[in-house]
Amino acid sequence: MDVKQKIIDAVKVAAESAISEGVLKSTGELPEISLEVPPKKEFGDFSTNFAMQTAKIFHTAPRKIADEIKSRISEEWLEKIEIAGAGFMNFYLKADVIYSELKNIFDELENFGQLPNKKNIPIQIEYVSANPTGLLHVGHGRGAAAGSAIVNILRAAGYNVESEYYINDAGNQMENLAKSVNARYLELLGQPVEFPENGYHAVDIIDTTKKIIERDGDKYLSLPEDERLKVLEDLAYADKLAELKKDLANFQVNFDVWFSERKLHPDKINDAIKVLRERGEIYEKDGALWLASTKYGDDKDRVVVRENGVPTYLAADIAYHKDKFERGFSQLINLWGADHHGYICRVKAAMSALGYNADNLKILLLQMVSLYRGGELVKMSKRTGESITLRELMEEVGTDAARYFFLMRSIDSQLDFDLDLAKKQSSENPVYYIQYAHARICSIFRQTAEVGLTVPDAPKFSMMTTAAEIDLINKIFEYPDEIEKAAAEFAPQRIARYVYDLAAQFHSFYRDCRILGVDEDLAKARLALVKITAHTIKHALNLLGVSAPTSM
RNA sequence: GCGUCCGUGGCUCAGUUGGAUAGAGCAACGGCCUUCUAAGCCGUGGGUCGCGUGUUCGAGUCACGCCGGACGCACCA
Repeated sequence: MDVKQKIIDAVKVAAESAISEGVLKSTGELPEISLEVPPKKEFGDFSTNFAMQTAKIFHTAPRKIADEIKSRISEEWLEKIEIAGAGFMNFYLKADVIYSELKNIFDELENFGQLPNKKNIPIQIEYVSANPTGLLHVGHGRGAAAGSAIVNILRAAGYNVESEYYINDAGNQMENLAKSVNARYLELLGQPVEFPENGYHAVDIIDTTKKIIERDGDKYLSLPEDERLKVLEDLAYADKLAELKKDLANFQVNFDVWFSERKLHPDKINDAIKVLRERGEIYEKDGALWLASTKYGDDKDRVVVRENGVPTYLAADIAYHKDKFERGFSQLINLWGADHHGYICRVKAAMSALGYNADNLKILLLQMVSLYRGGELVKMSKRTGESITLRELMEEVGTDAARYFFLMRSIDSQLDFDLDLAKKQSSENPVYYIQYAHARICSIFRQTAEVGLTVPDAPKFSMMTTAAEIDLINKIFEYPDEIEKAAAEFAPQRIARYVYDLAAQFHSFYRDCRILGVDEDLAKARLALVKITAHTIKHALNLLGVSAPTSM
């Protein structure tokens, strides 16, 4: 809010003048003034702990400092300043400030929730990046929900963000995919077959194979084994990738760039290794090439090219991240499953070895998901005997509930996902609770339209004085700040909680403040507030990738 | 053994880069529909913030050490 900055400035000016008058003697640099919304209404609209933080610098008791600052602030939009507790300064705004702030939001409602562009800093975020050898499971689902929400939040906060999916389509797993499909192909066509040792057994491989047979029949039977493997690899890969994209799109997840690992082979990998070698970061031992990653804090050095000349996964990853930096991003973010945390150190070490600032590569870890049904841990799908897929989850609980449940917890916390709760269409289910608030508002607009009541250009906001109205208004004011913090902390759960609280505030308002049947000006002011509320709920839900239904 | 994350009412979790009397939801109990969706609202009870030491005017939050849980520790990806 504008007011927030005005208060900060006023405190700063007051402190400086107290210093120049010699009343306060500074023995160090003043800290940044932080202004927060106090935990209780009685503590005013905003408060700062500035006096407590500067007690040491001024060699003065906090309450005395607060007193001196307070006596030097006289803004006509301030109702009063109170000094409380150990030295908190609580600011109380005059009522009309709230209404003019609300008017500002109302006048540019379409932009409310979109913060001004931050200069520079192009950010790239890579997430999901599951191998194209099977279906996405619930763990990928959490990553997909978190990654896409973080992208949305960063954009709302004004950052320039590009999202990317890294397709691991160049390693052993592709060979295994080909061998697995080949085995199923022969099997389905009645040929004797031995299933490959490291093959993929999941039923989706059979589905993929059946699709190939439906379209092309047995025409690949006559090919020599190695040629058939090659053909089937391409066909299976295309199918798996298409399925992946389909599931993600259904889950409200879209990527700007799909980056194939094959693009790194062999030139970009060779180039990266060449650079490392020139920088003296690579040595040869036992016929393999090693990266001296211990120099940068890794536990041990890592092989980048095997004895047989084939680069390791790490080599590709080094080339990949080098490529990202070369594309001009100044901040890279990777969202990985927590089971990959042991990998962080070596990748960062490699970036340092290449001469990049490893701090510009931020790796977020996502903790594991456990599904519960009827209070029991669900490990495997009843239908397939394999781990539960994202597709099955979407079918069972719906996209909105699945996304919200994935996002309502911090990414650092292991998630217990209650399937029964996610399916419930009642107040116990937070998703429905929030969506219901939006649907209720839409219903109000349908009702008011019937009697010809519409939102005016200049609502008389100052007519709204009850606690329920003021609380709702103040909750709306918090939204931009909440986006800023969620972006800074990569914390979608902040938005999930905020929109829940906003819905709760609206439900209370709905109970206390009728629109039909009250004074017309008041009704119109309330209708305008309700419009702002609907916009904010919908905007926040959009950030989470959850829909805002107009009726339920 | 080493590393990462977690430990907050019966259950699932928030807790604003250290701040005021630790908050929600579920579960339990008691109220509220002749008026815009009761998928809602209002109220009551329930806590040694895993344990200990330290830093600080102030610690759920920071540091160190334990205890407990999850996940990792490849010339796999």
